[in-house]
Amino acid sequence: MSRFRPLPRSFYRRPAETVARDLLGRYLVRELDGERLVLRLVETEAYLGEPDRASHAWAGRRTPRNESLYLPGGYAYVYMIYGMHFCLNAVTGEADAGGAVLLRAGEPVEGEERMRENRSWVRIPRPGDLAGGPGKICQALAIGRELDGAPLDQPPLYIAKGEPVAAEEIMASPRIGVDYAGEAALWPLRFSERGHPHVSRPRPS
DNA sequence: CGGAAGATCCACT
DNA sequence: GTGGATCTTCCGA
Repeated sequence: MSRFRPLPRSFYRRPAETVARDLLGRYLVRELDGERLVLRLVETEAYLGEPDRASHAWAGRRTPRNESLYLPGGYAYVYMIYGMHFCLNAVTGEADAGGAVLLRAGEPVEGEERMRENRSWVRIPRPGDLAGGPGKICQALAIGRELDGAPLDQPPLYIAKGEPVAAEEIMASPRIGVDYAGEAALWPLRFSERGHPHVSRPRPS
């Protein structure tokens, strides 16, 4: 019996902000070639769907790229950004609502060697450089578009129970890289474990 | 069909 | 803190 037990899909059928906070401290598990790679999540961002200009589902936008964003909560939404990197989201709420949580940073718990191999072409001066960023998570865990739409309660990719982070230890700050989103760029929907060294840059103030 | 933008990362100063 | 890499995706004409 594994120490890592998947969260049920009902976990995700709540508002994105609620899920984003609740995902801190949980375990992101990736099974790869019979090996298990595990990150403890320390940073997330909520995207609210249609009313959120920073969301890919803003104004109900629907394209081949973001189709899985309209699945019910509990599935992965993986997309390519800047032509180079992938980002992993957990879809939240009801089907067709477009809510999601971007997984931004984690600390290695198991399989760190393999994660370093998966990012071996780059220098990793500080521990937090291994999976301290949404693109880095996908590199470390070898997550690509083939996992877009995959359920998050079973292998090869799932999020497992773990001690959630206490409310007092959660910092809320504006989301990163969404300056184009007008007023929504100021909404405090980025959540991180206070002072944790693996949180991505820029550090929340 | 072309232009422009983008939920980022990395090396360097 | 800054700038360049790099190319898919989307929207307007």
